[in-house]
Amino acid sequence: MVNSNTGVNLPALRSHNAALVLNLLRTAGEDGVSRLDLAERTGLTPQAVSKITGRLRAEGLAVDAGRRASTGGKPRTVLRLLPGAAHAVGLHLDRDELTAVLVDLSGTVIEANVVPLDLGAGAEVVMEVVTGEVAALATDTVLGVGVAMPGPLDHAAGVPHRVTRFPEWDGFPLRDALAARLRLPVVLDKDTNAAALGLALRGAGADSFAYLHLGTGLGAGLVLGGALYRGARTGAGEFGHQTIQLDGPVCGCGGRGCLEALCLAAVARGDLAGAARVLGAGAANLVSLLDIDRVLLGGRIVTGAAEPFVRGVRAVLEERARRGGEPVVPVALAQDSAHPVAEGAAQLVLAPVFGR
Amino acid sequence: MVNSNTGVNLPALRSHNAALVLNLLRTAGEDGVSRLDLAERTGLTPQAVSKITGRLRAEGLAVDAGRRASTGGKPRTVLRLLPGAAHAVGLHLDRDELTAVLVDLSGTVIEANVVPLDLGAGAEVVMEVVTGEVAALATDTVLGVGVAMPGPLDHAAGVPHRVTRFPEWDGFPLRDALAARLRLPVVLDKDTNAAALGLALRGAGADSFAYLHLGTGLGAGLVLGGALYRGARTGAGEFGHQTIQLDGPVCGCGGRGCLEALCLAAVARGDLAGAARVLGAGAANLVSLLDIDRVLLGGRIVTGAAEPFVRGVRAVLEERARRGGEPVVPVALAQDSAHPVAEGAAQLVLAPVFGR
DNA sequence: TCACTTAAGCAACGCTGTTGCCAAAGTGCA
DNA sequence: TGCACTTTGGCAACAGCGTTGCTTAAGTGA
Repeated sequence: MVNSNTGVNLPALRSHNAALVLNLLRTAGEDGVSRLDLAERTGLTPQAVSKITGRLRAEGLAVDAGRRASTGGKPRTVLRLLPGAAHAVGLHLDRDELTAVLVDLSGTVIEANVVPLDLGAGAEVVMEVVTGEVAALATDTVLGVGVAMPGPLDHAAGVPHRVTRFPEWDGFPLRDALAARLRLPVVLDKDTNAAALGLALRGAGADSFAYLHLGTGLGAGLVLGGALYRGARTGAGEFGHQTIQLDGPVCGCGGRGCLEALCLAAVARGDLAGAARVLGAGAANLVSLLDIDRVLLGGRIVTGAAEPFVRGVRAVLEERARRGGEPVVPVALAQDSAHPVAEGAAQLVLAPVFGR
Repeated sequence: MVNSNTGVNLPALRSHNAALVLNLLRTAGEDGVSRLDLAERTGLTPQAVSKITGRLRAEGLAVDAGRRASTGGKPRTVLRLLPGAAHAVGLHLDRDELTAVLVDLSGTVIEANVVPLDLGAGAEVVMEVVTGEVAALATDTVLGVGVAMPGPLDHAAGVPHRVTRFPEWDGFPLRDALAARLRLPVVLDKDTNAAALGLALRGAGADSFAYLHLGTGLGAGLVLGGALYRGARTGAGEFGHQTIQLDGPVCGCGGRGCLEALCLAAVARGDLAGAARVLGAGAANLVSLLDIDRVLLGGRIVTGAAEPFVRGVRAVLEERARRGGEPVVPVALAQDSAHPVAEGAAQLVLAPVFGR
């Protein structure tokens, strides 16, 4: 109940606690959690947990799943999330293809389809393709559709801004148009944010981390304090055009010495170690400024040559930690799922169910 | 009720809503707010607000304060915070002096004292001076003592780390030692964080902003989404050693091309415009990454030559906004109070009362 | 004067998590 | 095998939250 600007009444309290319990069930996965564990981890009384889990079982969201070994008394009954109780559709609108996935409550992919798509073909064509793909996936347990696309965009309003190379999307009310067409709730967000959310919910092993994505461009998704950080106008995570070399080479954005320009230039001339060093410097800036737990790397260029990138970025962060006498912030490759962005997009819909 | 990892019960709900109402009363200041305004802004029903304000009046935290003009019916009764109902002590432990202030609930300074202090004189001597100063200020309505000092430090544990030039503080359990001695709750935080919190509560005109402090060093306090952002290990805001010039001049920290080194070097050679340009580049990086609403500047060097700094930083941010076709993020001098850090330190104690 | 409007509290209510208690289901020793 | 003990977890009663329904207070305007 931290940092809310609105009053809270009993229904809100109830759903908050229910979401909390659901999230713990989700985290536990197949293993399940006992009621007393839930009580301890929520701070609620065992009796309150019994009531809450009773409701969740009645709604078909949770089930009993065996029992733990006894510790001298009645053994604990274990509860488990029923993943099939609800689903979400995740869409990744990329520049040249559309990925659509259906996931269940646990985040498991039930079905995935990839079709060609020209993001520049105009809203009407794109909406048509999207509608078809969603129709092919949607069941009556689908809670909504999450849509991820290249930024910048306005998450709160559900409106893309000037997508690089496809400026015609600027201002098109994509979320509302899709919601009306699909008759389902729709959530729109940046591809990097979706990927970061997916990582956070799959258990990135950190409460705060930065996901750095080096593909056609360089972007970041920030998870701070367990929640995706979007910023005041939901434009946070613009990482590629951080100045890291005052008066450096001119970048496509018009600035000079941008991280993205330097990084891609190094990649272009085959200097992966140099690219990693530049990326590492940017990562070190992030770590210092935001005091995050972890740095995760992803994107086409990184996955194509994971080892030099992970090692190069790690070296810069270790050097930084050594200087400051601070613990080293670990760097790792973002554990890949088959369609990280589309799955993260689906999590845009599921996250609120778990209070995230 | 966003982003809490603990369960919520009725007492917690009650204090949350009460804090929310208190915060609105605080924001309104002398003018006061009507019950119906409170209801609208909290989302609670008018009857709930009546009950809550009734309790606050019974506790002596709020009082009736006249009425608004009628709009065709019974005029609204206006409520006002009773600032003298509680107080807090704020301490600024600087390298060469100690500032101690007593503030009331509204943040108004009741009394302020500045005495010489050698931060390197050892914990025992410092504690002795602090105890004396707090005793001189404390009344029986004091809720606690907020302590601000140069970082880095661990806010959660209340333990300083390696304070530049005074490494002997590393690991000393300052918060607990002071709390035991003063028999009052104590909160410890970085000076830049305290200053930023003070600005946030005095109404910085923004929900998210960065306070950049250029004094003997360069630091930042981040307020994101209305709350002070401290990061995973409460070390966030390390702004001075952001790399902004790859392979640039060596900095005292051992790194190269740090913002602080470049900025201070420019100041040292009298090139304020150059310093402002460097600071602006760092600010632009912050704005892009975190999508904040506002940049506030402070610190001895900036206040000594406000105009060139504000203009220089603003120029860089305007240029950036122009390139991206985005709204310009305003830059301003942090509106100075007499003792910004000490007053902010006091707010470390008061902020929880208002749910911040 | 009187109809109307707006504000705000009293009383009853539904629902929350909590407390007190008890039954269920184990362990372990005699 | 029996019994004391431990641990789990639900039933029932309860205090207390915001909400709903309604009444009273306090204005405006014809």
